[in-house]
Amino acid sequence: MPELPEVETVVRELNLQLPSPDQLVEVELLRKDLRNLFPKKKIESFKGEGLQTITRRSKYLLFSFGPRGGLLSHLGMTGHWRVEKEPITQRLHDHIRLRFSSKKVLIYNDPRRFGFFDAYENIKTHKLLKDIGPEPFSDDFNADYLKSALKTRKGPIKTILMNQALVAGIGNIYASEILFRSFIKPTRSAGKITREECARIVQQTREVLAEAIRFGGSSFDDFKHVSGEKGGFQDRFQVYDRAGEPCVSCGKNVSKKVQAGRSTYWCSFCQK
DNA sequence: CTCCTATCCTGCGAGC
DNA sequence: TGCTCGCAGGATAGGA
Repeated sequence: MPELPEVETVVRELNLQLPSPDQLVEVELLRKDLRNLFPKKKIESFKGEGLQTITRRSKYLLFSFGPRGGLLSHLGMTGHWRVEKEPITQRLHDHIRLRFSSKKVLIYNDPRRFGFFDAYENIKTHKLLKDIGPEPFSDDFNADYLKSALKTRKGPIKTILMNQALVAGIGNIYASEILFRSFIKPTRSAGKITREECARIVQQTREVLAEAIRFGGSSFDDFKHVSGEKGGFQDRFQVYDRAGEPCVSCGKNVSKKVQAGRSTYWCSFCQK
């Protein structure tokens, strides 16, 4: 469930809670059957180096340990980082602990274990990052870019908006919200979206994501802040998870259908 | 190349 | 009350 606004919320909180730089002293892996093998040896090689800063690319968290790189973390559906101070408590589904010289411990908890990790050296060339499209808030994401990227695509616009190679960070929830605010039907063929409509998608993508960040992300399923607090944007969904409820704009019922295995919500009257 | 489906996993709520 | 079942959706492998 964590999409760009939720990951961004986590990144900002982690940076507030961890001193920088903080020297890594121990890497503890509590279970090995995560979605992929946690790069324990590689991360241990950063011992003695300080955690500099935590940034985000798409839905990935990047823990930088300096010029040699760092740890890349994807939260999957239910991944959650928290910060504790020694002595720490163990909770069900705690999988990884990173101990620092400040006595702070960064703990990764993930009930469904959809999250995954890798060590990175260069974020521009890493295999998980190199093919990701522009960040929604960057100048590279604009109407001309979107129009040309969609030109040859025949699939439905909603599914294609979730393709990370097109634009970074949009998942199932925000795809529905963006298209509602853009007045575009999610089933429209991507190649038939006009340039003017592309401009609306770009604009609404930025507005929805920025608003969601301002509200601390959405806790629709089980997203939690580093502090354990919930986000606030789920109360501001205009269509997502609102099937059968009145459209905030026209009052008619919000529709729902499954596209590429994911639930899509939209207003069949407001969206053309 | 493009698009779709199945897969991984646990927790929760609906239905009986 | 207690059980089963289906669904929630990140990315990706593999097939049409």
